[in-house]
Amino acid sequence: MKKTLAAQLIKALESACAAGDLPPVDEVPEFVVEKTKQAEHGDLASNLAMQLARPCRKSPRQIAETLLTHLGQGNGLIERTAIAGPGFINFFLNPAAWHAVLPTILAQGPDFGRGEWGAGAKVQVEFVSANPTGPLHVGHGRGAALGDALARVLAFSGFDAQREYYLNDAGNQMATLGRSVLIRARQLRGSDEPFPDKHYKGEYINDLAAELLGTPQGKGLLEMPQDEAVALASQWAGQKILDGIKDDLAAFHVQIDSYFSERSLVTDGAVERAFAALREKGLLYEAEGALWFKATEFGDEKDRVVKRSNGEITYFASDIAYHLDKFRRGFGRLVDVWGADHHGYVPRLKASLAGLGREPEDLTVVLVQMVNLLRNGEPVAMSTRGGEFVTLREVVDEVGGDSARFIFLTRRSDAQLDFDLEVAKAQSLDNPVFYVQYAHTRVSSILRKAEAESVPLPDPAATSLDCLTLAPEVELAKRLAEFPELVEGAAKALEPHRITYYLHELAGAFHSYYNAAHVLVEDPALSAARLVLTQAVGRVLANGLELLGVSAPEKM
RNA sequence: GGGCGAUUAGCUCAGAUGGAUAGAGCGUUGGCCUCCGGAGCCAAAGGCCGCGCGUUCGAAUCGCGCAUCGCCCA
Repeated sequence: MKKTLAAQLIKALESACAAGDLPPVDEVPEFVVEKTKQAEHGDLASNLAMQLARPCRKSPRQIAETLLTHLGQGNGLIERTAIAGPGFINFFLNPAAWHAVLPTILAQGPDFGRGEWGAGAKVQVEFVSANPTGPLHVGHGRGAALGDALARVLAFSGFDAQREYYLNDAGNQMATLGRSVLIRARQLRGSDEPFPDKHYKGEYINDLAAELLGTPQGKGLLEMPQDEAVALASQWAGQKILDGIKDDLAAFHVQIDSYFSERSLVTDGAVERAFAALREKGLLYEAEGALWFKATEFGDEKDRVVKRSNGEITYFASDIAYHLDKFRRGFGRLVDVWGADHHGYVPRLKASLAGLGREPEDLTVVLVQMVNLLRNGEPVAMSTRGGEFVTLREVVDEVGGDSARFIFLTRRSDAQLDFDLEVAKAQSLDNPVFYVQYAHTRVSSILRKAEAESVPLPDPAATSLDCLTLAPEVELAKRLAEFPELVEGAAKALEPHRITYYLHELAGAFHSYYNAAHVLVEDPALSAARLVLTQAVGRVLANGLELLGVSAPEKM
């Protein structure tokens, strides 16, 4: 609709210039056709005349008048036009113009809103990527909900989207995990050695230690040399924890396509290849016994160490190799979902990719702010240091996956999020997910009622929709028509929360309509038309919820 | 001390590419069930969009400065 009108306006401009009514313009200026905020301003409005004011050196209102004399009738879509305010061109559309979308929605079904923007390009969304040193907590849950929704939205927009989890299975943290388990194991067997600082104190470490001691391989744990015992405990516990993480993600309905091992980067030489590529471009140098990358040449504030003087490679070095590998695997575009506390890390990674010839926009890092867990408005104590934290699993078990997901997606990702367990659990209007899902069940409920009363479901293409003249009916059709461009906008901006807000508004509009008018009425023609509208609302609610990974129940 | 992000109604937050009289939910106040699910709806009150300057036909939105808060780095 917007595109049609924009094209008509450009035609009108060309025609006006050709006729000499407006001075010729070199190029059409940027302008928009957008929905109005107020009904008096019509359905859609354009600022074209105002944008032309400067190049044409005429007043916007004058230009608008000229344009309108050259504007056609828009294939009967336009009921009337008006010039308003400083020079807006307002379009009042024939209500029927909006109804045309309803049969389309029902014909396309689950594909309504699907776009071609991605053109089949491979994009990878990497998210969660928590170290396998402990269970996922709520913060990871937010990252999981966001990453999964991003992948869904991108796939719906025409990308070949894949979900990946980067497994930090090398480095100090895994060794620390191994020591933590080992020491707990010794304590279980009577050792009174103190538990050291900066180790993992959670109760789950005790459980792992006890379990390991009971396995055949762990039997001799306490008799092994220290190094061997730490390695065994680290490897075994890491695997165990990862299995748990996978279970937790599955319970949260997050399906990761691939787990990528950091350790494999070293063992198969990817890190060395990355060093070679950087060295070839003259971007590495040695100083103070360490190996450095010239990050400052690409906008980072200082050069960065990639290999320490003791020969250990840094996380940064692994990350360079990792991202190179992603590109090597054919992903033209990368999305990384990171905790916001890592934001200082973004410039150096981008610098390394720039140094290797990639464009900055090939990688987008989406930062996720922390989650404040509340219960009845009171903060729930969470301290990772003390090893006491609320796990994702506990939250999902308590409030349900749908509720958790929806709430995680009710904020822009870079804003902190208050997550109140009692609100998330509430089956009331306090809880936005119930509000939206309830709208969907209402649709289903009406359809059940129709079936029970033997009212046939209409053929959308063969149903006259002209009788849908109530204001909320036109309003609903308008909102439904916006869905495809909303999805595209969410994909381009990598902002799934736009869908959350849209669904809340659509649900509200439907609830309002439901209270204002009955769908099933005496007049069969009106009933049929309203059933088409109702089904279309249900379809778009379901499609939108699907993009968030939230179910669209028929009964609640 | 540098860097990043924030600041919008009592509270929690939306406001892409600058547009007309600033938007939701919660909370508050007052209404609506003989009726397709009241888990809902309608209405009212509530705002110096942190402050100042600039850019322009026009700024919550863009730029600069300041204040406060959060995070990262030494």
